[in-house]
Amino acid sequence: MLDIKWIRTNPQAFRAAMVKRGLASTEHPTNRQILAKEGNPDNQDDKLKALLKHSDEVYIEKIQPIEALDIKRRDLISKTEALQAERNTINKEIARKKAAKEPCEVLFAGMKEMGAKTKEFEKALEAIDQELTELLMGIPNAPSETVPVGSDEKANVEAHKWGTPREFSFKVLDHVDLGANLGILDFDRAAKIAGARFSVLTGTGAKLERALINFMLDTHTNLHGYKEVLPPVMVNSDALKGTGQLPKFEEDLFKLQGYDYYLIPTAEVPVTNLYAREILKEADLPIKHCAYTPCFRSEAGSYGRDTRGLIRQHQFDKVELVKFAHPDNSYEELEKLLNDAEHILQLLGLPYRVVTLSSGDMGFSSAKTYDIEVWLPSQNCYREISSCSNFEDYQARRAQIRYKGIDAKAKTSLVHTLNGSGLAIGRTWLAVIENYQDEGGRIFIPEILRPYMGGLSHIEKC
RNA sequence: GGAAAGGUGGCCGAGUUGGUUUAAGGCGCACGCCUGGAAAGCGUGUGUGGGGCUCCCUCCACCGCGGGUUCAAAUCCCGCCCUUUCCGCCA
Repeated sequence: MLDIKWIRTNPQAFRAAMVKRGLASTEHPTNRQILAKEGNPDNQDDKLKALLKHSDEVYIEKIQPIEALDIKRRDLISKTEALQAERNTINKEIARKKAAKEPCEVLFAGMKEMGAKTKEFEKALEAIDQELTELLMGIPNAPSETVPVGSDEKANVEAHKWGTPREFSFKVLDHVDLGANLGILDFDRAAKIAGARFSVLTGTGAKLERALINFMLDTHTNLHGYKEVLPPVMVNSDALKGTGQLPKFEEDLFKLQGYDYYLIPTAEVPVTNLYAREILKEADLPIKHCAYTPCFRSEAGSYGRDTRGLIRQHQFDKVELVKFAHPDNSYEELEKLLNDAEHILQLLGLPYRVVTLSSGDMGFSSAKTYDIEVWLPSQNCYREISSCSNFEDYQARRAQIRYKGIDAKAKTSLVHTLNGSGLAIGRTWLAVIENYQDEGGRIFIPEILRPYMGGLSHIEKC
């Protein structure tokens, strides 16, 4: 959630941010006129940039009601508080007279009405507050200065690359075929017991999954200084509101029937909310956590996409990195977090690239996001394996995660929250399988994983 | 699932015959004095959110959450949530 005070005092910056996010419709008459002035660009990104040039005049549907409600709200607060102050004064007078055993019944007159009126105002205020919060919850985070402006993933910018995709002298198989041939990955039986978008790992396949989890956790705790947590994989709706999955994205989640419990879509939710409604010590920042959990996603709206294999599952394992940082250095912490996630792929020897997401491709709550994409020989392209974001104070405001210096006069401020996959286990599993296959369909196990695999050097048919 | 006890500021803790307590006191912490330095001691300050104003200041709300009674609720009544303990069930 964005700060209403910031919106009030920085209307230009707010409008520009919303334009970058694609909230200014290119179809609205006002915006059409602006586009006409700029020579009617036909490319989506150019349209967006044209509107951005005129962000002060651009029509943005969601902004006006927020500004109006803010004014209404503050007006009502003044009225309510004036009334309460008056009531308090008379109340003190009654108490004083009563103590002095003077008659005070005259003062009772009108008090009941004032009480009723106050209550009425309070109810109205509550309604406005709720409406305003709802509107603000529907507003995405403002993109950071360094985020490329664009309307979708085509505007993403490659930041850097690591490693060289291996040249294969034979026809590569994808992980589905490799896994089936080796007897370590079974989609048919998974469909029988659960359905589509589930998988069963067996034998060394299951062991590889476990090895990857332990290897990643050990690396992050021992080398990168993260503290491990093992949180619940079910959370309540408050937690999901805190990190921004609710109220807007309920259809992406699995909800337990008859309970206010949801299966977590990522460990980001329980781990970020660990410190909800807490005030942390400034000196303790940054707080760094890593967590292994299974993750559950309904994948509503992705029918037909990535139906083959492990890429997009209803349930998958992930090791997540979460940071609570001081606002002054949260972007340095984002770079470090990205490095920590990249380090895993380097240790595994898997080629990858890092992409800075454009303003139109970023997640709702994020201010800046890097995606790490690992090389998949079977698809002959890079595919997302990690997403590392700085949410600035957007989640912290929702979840009320704050910090304070030790000095008595120190002010309480919101922390910046960050997180990133470090990494998605299932996608790492398939990247290992595909990148390290040989002509006979065996899988070479990277040196770093062997201690976790009982010294095994290859996965062979079992 | 059943029973009991409890929930007050960073922590402890007073306040339950409703009314200058519209949150005492202590600890901790910060700053200052004292000291060769430190401890002790003394002094000052120290909850959160919001409105006005932004130099100061001032007002309002908040005693687990929500509702009710009343001129007036931390205090009385009702409902709910959470914690702890015991019983039952259970990996």
